[in-house]
Amino acid sequence: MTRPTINDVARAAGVSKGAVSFALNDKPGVAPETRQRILEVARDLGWTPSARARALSTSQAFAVGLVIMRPPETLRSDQFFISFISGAETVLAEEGFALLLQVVPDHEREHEAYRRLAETGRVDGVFVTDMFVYDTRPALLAAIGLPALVIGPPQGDDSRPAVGIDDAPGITAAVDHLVALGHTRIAHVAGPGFMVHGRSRREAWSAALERAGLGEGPCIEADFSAESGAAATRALLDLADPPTAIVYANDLMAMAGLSLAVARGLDVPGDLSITGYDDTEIAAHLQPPLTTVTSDALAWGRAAAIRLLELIRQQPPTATVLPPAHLVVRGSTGPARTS
Amino acid sequence: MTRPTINDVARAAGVSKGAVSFALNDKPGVAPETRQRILEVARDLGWTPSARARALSTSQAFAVGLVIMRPPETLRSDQFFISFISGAETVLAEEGFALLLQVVPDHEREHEAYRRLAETGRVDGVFVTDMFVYDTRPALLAAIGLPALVIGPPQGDDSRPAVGIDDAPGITAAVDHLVALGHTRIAHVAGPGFMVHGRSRREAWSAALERAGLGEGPCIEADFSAESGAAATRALLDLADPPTAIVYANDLMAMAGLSLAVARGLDVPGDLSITGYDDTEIAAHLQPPLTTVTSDALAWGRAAAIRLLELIRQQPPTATVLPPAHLVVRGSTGPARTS
DNA sequence: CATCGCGTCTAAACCGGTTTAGATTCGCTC
DNA sequence: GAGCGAATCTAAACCGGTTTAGACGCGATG
Repeated sequence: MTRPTINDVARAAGVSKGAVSFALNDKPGVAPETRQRILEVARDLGWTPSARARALSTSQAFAVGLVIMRPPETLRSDQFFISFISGAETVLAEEGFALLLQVVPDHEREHEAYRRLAETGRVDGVFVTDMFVYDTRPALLAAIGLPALVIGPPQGDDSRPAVGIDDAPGITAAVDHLVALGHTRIAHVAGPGFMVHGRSRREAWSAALERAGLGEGPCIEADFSAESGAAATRALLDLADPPTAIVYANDLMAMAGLSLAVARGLDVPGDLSITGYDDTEIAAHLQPPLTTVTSDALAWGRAAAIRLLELIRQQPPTATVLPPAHLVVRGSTGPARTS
Repeated sequence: MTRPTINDVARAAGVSKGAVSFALNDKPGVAPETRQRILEVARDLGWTPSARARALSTSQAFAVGLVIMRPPETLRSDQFFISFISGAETVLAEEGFALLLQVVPDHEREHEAYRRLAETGRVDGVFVTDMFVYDTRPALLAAIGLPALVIGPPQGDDSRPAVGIDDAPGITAAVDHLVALGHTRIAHVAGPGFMVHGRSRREAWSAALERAGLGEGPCIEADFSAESGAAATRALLDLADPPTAIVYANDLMAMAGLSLAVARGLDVPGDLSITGYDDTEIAAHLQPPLTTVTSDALAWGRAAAIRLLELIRQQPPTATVLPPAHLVVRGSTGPARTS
């Protein structure tokens, strides 16, 4: 009842262990017909090489790690992760790699998690996600010597391996769209300034306003949570000169903002236009449907997995083109009221 | 620069490999002071036993698997998974177990995934989630001989290991709440009938109506997606005698239904009361805030991990009490209009 | 004093693969 | 027909732990 080992196959095929290993891995040194016979015997016996043994002898884990921090909701949407993982999986599975997932409550545990993954040799490389502007993880991982791939747009100032879809074009498109609709007071509800995708979205919003000749608009920094999105919206609407449009850094905050606006008797988009970011499943089914920015998380996951494997194998990067994030215009944005 | 091995520790401490192993694992046969010295040396050298070597020699993987299928949206909410995993992780990490995640597109790949996890010896056990009413996975896993724990309420008819929070009380509470508010036409937008958590919620709804002496109400089977929730709601509202309250099998469908009702000019809860299931983060921030059912996914994950480890170690189950799912009453439910 | 039993520790086998060094066979060349 | 190189295959080392069998020292016991 116990699974067959390479020894069983070797014995049954009348060859040595080594020969079986060679045959399996398409290595030279085995006659074609012998190889054929070995593979047949292996199939008949239902033999699959043990990942454990292979891991030990090759000093590789054939696995990569993904550690996601789950404290306050200051991170990417759950949907993003599931899609991203799904995409990464397609590549990893094909290459015989497994994905090891850890969810940790805070930064300290996150470091510890990375360290343990490396020390115990469970993974050959890791994804690093939800980057902070000053993030200590890349340095830690470099010190440990664990190949790491940053999930997110490459940062200008350093050359850490990164695969990401730039946030800017999506936000820029949203602002341009609102400008074209005649809005002049376009606010932003930002993610935390210490997070890369919080900051980059804010900068894109700011730059787009500048280009449109509108100067700086009101911006409130929130933390990507629904709660904070509602609070920020409340503050914006309470301004003496409230905005006619709000660009949110994610869908969750936008949805909370939309609900708050409606609760206050505002018409969306009549009185207030709203845009989100992420294109979560519910976005299209809200009332009004949410104008938002979508990016292909599946393709992103695939590209990231490919790059991480290259990193692990010390291969040169293959050029990958990820479809840029783009705006999906729905009902939550409309012409500015000509007051 | 290469990590120290047990041999390095043994040499540095002036003992044999075996002694180091004994000392590390608190096994008898090592004098207290020797043990002390060995552990000190190990700490000084920064040695952590290799999970790979340990896995091979003990014939254990020290890892468990979770395969989630991601075809149409007929499954649990993403938030549920992240919370569940987070809870499971706390237990697993403590016991030195890793979590291996696979996301597969269809049923066939799912079987294949389980089979490969087992064949390559990557995991010692797996979680089985999003159970179908007639599910082939438990049989497959039993045949493979891989310990498996079903995530969901134990099914009456068999005794497969399962850890779950019963859906019924939450749905029952929702119906009772609506009945108390004077509703008599209470509809249900169900999940797929072939899924356990689709069916059980429907049955709970049906039974609660029965108990209230209201007879069978209108029910439309959907697939947990926003799209299907909206369609089902449309069909219900188009009935000659439309319901005054709708119990949805999850939040996503409820949110889509809520939006659709609002779009048709209905007042919620004035004209229509709505309840969801899951208590997703946005639920509390909708307009009106969604009355829904919440269950502690974190505790569920912890309990499931504990039970799976017991299963793997062939230990008897410890009694676990999970907090039952309970209703969170918010603004989307109100008194029935006395027409 | 021989013997027993116990506590401590070592040497070596083992897990199941990969990989290297070397043996054997064969065809080919000179 | 000796010598050579290439192709094929085997034996054994190796990865880094765990675990078993047994060696050794020592106090207690008969």
